[in-house]
Amino acid sequence: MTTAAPSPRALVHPAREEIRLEGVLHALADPLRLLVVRELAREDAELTCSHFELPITKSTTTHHFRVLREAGLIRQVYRGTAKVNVLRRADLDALFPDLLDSVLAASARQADRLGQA
Amino acid sequence: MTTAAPSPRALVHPAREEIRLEGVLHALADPLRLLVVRELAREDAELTCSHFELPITKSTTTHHFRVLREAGLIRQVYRGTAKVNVLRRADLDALFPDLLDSVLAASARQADRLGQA
DNA sequence: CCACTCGTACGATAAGCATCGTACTACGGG
DNA sequence: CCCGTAGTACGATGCTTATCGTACGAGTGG
Repeated sequence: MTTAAPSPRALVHPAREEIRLEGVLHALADPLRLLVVRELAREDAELTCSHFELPITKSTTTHHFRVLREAGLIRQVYRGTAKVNVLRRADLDALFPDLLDSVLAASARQADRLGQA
Repeated sequence: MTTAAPSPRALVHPAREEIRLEGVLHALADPLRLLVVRELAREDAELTCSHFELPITKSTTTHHFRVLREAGLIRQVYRGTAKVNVLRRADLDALFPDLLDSVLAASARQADRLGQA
């Protein structure tokens, strides 16, 4: 399974049952990655990597998105030259109910408290 | 503040407002530390470090408990030669409502699913 | 006072990870 | 066909972290 189909450019994603809590927490423990997840959750849309204006180079951006994908937090597909990202909300909610929401709420709360984005 | 009082053996704890979400998530992302937190939450009691039978040496145990303390997850005080640990549930719940509970639930769920402790 | 237990401190080591730069591939448009 | 844009691959680097061993300090009980 996992979309073995047409494009030569396939991306490896863990199946729902393969997603591990430690991996998810580790992925979310990085400020930049948490920011990306927050944005994806807020927009609830497909966003390209380049949409995010992160204070890091392209290589590092690739790295962080890979961590998120391999942890099972996001799903990535190629669309032309771009790569679009979506939150795997259904999978995460099924595995760990309320976890994502409470992390997002905590993050928003803290950003608010510290007066930042 | 923060118990500056009698014992020469004082332990540094972050104040409630100093607790950072990234630090909390990072602390919880380690399997052993998550196990400790789970146990503390389950017993809801003061447990000594040596109560936990972790598959690591004493030095490493000290290290992990320090990470938990400095992240603001637990409070530690000396009681005789032993050191007792308690979850900082009130502080965490005040800062990040539902976060701890959903992580604990997620952990229990995953342990259940994988057929482990 | 001595021995024992609990935990710390410190140094070493090895692994992991965030970061970068440069060179490269894939796709789409003039 | 050539160029620009989006992202990857790979290697290097330096920081953080998990781990250990050994030596030590602080209490408790004989």
